[in-house]
Amino acid sequence: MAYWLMKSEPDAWSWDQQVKKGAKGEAWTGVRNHSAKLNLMKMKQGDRAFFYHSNIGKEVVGIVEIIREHYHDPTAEPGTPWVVVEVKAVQPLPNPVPLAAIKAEPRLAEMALLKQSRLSVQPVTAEEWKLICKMGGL
DNA sequence: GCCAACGTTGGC
DNA sequence: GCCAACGTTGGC
Repeated sequence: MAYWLMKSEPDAWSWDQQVKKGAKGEAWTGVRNHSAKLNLMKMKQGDRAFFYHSNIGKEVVGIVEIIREHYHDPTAEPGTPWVVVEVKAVQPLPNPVPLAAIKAEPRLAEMALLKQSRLSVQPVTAEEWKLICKMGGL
């Protein structure tokens, strides 16, 4: 199983909204960057991803699971290369992990979140995953 | 194919 | 509100 991190501005799509969708989940729409798209296309059913609130909060708030692999983004024009996956909320982090805490942890210095701050869908290593879960109280 | 101009993201 | 990083566009 692979691990990922997906960013959303809570004004546009928040963790609470994701939780309300329950087991049905929701399509992750709106990715318009090729690097992020390639990551979406690598995702397999059953992979897990951190749900990160950008701009407001700036923290990892929960864990989602990929429940449907990539298909064409219905919010994009036909013929464009943009894709979505569907994700469902698995569980919140008891203590959301803020960006400042990630920056303060030397073992997380190589995260794409810090190195490529604008990439909205990014891979996370198993080590980074475990550490952030622990920091979040899981 | 290069590069300046411009737009967007996202932290501060 | 500002600005750095970075992706995209368009002229040459």
